[in-house]
Amino acid sequence: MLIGELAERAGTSTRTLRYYETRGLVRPRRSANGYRVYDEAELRVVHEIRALLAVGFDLDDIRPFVACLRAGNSSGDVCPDSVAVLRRKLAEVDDYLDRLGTVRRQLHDQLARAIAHREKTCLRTRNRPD
Amino acid sequence: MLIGELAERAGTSTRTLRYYETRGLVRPRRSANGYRVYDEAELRVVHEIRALLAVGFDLDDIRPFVACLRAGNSSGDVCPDSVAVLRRKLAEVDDYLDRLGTVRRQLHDQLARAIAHREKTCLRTRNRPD
DNA sequence: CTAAACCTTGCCGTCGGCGTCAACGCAACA
DNA sequence: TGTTGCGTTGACGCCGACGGCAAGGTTTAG
Repeated sequence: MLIGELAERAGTSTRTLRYYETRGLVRPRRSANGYRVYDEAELRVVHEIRALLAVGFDLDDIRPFVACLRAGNSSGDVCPDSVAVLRRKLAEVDDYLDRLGTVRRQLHDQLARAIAHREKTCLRTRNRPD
Repeated sequence: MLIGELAERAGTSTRTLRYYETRGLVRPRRSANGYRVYDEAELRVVHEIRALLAVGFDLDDIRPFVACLRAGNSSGDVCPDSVAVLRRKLAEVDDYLDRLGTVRRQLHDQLARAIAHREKTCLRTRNRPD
């Protein structure tokens, strides 16, 4: 399988696949003319990468999952390094959820106060002979 | 007040203040020698900017708040444009909270399954004469 | 023979909020 | 008068995951 086909089957671009390669996540063989040649397993790898990216992982975080797949596991999640990343990410998300909740409350209160203030001003304005 | 003093009183850097100026958020006078001169009100403005940045606003979002302050209001929140931004941001945060919640669930489940799988493997391994 | 449809490497552009020089001018003090 | 410590503009660097383009090589079909 050449890069164009893999890109299409994985729903991404050749540029992206070459980028993953520079980051050490995908390793194609090379044919005689220098073309990248991928086997079927790489499709799985690329899907894993895309899925984790979509969840908010960066490429460094994803590396253990790829290694886990490449080691022959049916899932990229089951290796200790992957589990460690999952734990860390879950903690990060929880943290972020907390802060975002705080921000939400701040915004909500701020909005409520601003609207209340505008109500008052509006009443004063309406009671004034304009 | 010169730029260094404002930077220190606002808890930021001169670079930052000059940047805000290029983005049209802060407008100092100039003294004869070309130095930026800020009046006291600008301290308030910079504080507003910093507070909103900390909440996750970008500089474009902040512009209405600064204009509101500059228009003589006691708070930057009370003008219609500011309220509109607050509403939009609140909606964005709610949206993000939703998605982040979904991600959290995904991560949690994924982690649970990975650990369960490791448990099984571990048992099999322990039961095998290694 | 040539065009089209692949492939290659390499390099610049993107976005935001600055940090970090460089190279210079101005002010004040010993 | 030299040093120190302000100020000025301008320009590049950063981060991350690519997009897009240039300038070439390869293969296949007509």
